[in-house]
Amino acid sequence: MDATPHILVIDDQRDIREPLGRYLEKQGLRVSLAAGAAEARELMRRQAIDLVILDVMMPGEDGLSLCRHLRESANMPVILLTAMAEDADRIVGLEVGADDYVVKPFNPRELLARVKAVLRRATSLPRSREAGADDRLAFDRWVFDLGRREVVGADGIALPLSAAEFRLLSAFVQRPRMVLSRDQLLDLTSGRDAQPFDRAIDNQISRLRKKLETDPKNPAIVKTVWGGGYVFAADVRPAP
Amino acid sequence: MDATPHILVIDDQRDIREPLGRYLEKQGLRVSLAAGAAEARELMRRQAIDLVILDVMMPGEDGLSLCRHLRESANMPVILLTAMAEDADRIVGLEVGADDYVVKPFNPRELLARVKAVLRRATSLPRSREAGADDRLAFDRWVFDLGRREVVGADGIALPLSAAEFRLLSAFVQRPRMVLSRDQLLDLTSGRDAQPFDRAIDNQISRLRKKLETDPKNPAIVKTVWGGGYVFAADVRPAP
DNA sequence: GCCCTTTTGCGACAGTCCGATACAATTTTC
DNA sequence: GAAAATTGTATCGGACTGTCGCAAAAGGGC
Repeated sequence: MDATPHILVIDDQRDIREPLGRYLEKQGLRVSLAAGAAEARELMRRQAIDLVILDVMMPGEDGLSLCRHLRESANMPVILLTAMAEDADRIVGLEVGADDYVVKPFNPRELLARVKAVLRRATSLPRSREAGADDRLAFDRWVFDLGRREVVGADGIALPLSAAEFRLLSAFVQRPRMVLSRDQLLDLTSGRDAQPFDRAIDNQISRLRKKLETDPKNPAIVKTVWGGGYVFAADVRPAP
Repeated sequence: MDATPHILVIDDQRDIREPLGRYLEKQGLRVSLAAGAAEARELMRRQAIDLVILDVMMPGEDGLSLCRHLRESANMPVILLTAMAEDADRIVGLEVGADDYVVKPFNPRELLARVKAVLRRATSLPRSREAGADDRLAFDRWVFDLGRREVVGADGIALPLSAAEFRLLSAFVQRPRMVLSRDQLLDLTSGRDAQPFDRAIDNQISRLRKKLETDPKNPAIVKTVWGGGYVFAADVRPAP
């Protein structure tokens, strides 16, 4: 972390948001507060945020969809606040890929510890800090647009990706030339653990290849490592 | 993670350390054991360790300071074993930089799940720039692309390599003109020890020759050293 | 050179892993 | 709430890899 980490607390309840903000500031963090998703987006457009603490139960735009957007478009670290532990497991694991969660009512010291833990893990990851997240990466004959969730071909025609395909391609594009096991890919895309004979990833790979590869029978972009997993074998370079 | 992950268990209590080691080995992991911090440091000097399981409550050098040292100096993944579930312990554990913790008495299956989760995340962090992974090396009439996992012939046509062939060729190309025994090759390619009459390498060599050599009966690239093993006999030079 | 032992080459085979299709379950959209 | 799209599961055929076995080659003693 170059300076003091900047935390954004998003909670519609003032009596949670503000004391929590004061506590985190007292612990040496920079803090911004937002009462809703819209306000949060506006804030993030103007400021570099390192981590978001987000109450999932908010009126208006669902906290979950905001979380998903943050994770997918900007790879922003997120800690969820939730009322029930069972929900939290499901949410963190299956749906949105938050980095951690804390159940309300929470112990501030524990929340702080989790913030630090997540920041430590997150700082080794490259991250597009701008809320616009209009990063574009080029590989093979494609341009991958993280903000618009699509790949654009050489002819300029956009190829729409489904949510799972987007998450899979995101995971790959950020880790070119690394062999990723099925377990890792499942964790990166769905946050869940593999079942004994889980072939879900194989299928997603197959579908992604059908869309991206010139010759899906002889893949040149996503290659299979027999007994090991898959590799993104193409060069990845930033696109204007 | 070249092959099976190597776990180091550090606990002064033999009746925890040894059963746990056996359990993890039975689950397919390589395991080393240490009774204290000094022994652990010595072990790590000689072996490549992928993850440490550490009991925080040990006499002598404090487990926590060892943990901090591991995290800071080597960025080693660490799972703590702790006696008490109190918040304080968790916080200290997380602040000290452990990746996870398990409260004693623990369920071995849960510990295994956490080991796998931590390894998964540790090995799926995007690399900054791993040496060699992007290199292209030329030998004979071939160009070997480590990143794309293929060899390209003089005609520019890529020759697909299977996973085992790729690992074998990688081992050779990084050690040209060195005689490598079957044991060494097996360790380099599969990370396993040879069985009494293990001929797996012979076969892979044969298959690799069929793909690379002009005249597989008179190999010019991978030569046999009778009674010794094999040598990569071609010049290796960087390719643009 | 000849014979014997040791070592290596390689075709054949079986177990495991993977690709693709079909289909069922789930989620999203209208 | 039904239709459509997306996503997970089952299954079959093909590819990869280790083991086996036998023939060929290399080395050593004579």
